Amino acid sequence: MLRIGELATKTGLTAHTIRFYEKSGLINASQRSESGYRYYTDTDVRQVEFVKTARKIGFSVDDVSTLLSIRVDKSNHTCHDVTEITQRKLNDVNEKISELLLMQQTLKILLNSCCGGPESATHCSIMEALDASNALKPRIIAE
Amino acid sequence: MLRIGELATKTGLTAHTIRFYEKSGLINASQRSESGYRYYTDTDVRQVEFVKTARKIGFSVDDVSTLLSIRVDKSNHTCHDVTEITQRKLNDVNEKISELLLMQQTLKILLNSCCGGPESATHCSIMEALDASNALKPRIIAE
DNA sequence: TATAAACTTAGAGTTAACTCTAAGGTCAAG
DNA sequence: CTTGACCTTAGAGTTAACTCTAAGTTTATA
Repeated sequence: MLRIGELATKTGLTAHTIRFYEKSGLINASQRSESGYRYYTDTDVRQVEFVKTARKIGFSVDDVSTLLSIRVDKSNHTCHDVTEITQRKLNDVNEKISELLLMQQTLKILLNSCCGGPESATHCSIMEALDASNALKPRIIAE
Repeated sequence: MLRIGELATKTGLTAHTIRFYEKSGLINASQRSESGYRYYTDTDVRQVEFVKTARKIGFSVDDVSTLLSIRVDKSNHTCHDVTEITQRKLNDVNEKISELLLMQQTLKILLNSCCGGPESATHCSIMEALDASNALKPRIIAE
């Protein structure tokens, strides 16, 4: 049986975060001492690690909550239930990647267009591009 | 001279957002009527569009503030000043992309490992992977 | 027994960039 | 002169996921 600080050390979370997860309904200490101290079993540790793993993959706390409710009652859920959450998350991630790739491309174009030297910014092509307000136009880049 | 609502329509921002940008120090109406209405000139419009463009590229409001201070005093700034901000932003974006690609890869592996069908989740390989807590181990994927 | 480390709770603070609300003033049209 | 659209301000709310604080209690150690 671990106390919250020990669990924190073991999982690499903070005690604060563990309490926050508890408040969010993700985890619960199997036992409390008379004085109210939380005590965690091996099963609890595994659940916290599940949460940590899922969070690291990118699932929201809300997603993790759903995944946990499946986890405790697997036989009443299907693989489809699980892949649906996963697919939705993948779609989110794909969308964010697309946005970031667009930014990346634009930033690269801007950087390539500017000398970056100690010259006065009076004719800086980055500033000009931002002013032209067509800096976002899709372009074909010759690599 | 445009009133804030007209400027909003013209730029695709909301009047709220324009006021927020003003409070953030990004823009200012060139004139106010006696009763306090903001009136914007063409120069103002260009500045708002500069802000919008920069924000869309991914620069933070803070970055935009810096870029604007360069913009109004180009001769006292260098191309290096501008590329530095741009490069920093690009580094941020690159880092975020890396994180997201890692998530994407993991999510894809998870999805590939699971049938996604109406079968009970009792032996769902996604759930097992999350439980195994090695779902995050780097792997080589055969495409 | 004294002290320090670890624990408890409720609740506030953080971050970024808006977004919205309340309560009221202004202006053009009919 | 009334109605409705538009404007003003200050300030609160939103979102996500923590992160921290304050004030007090418990436990282990010397």
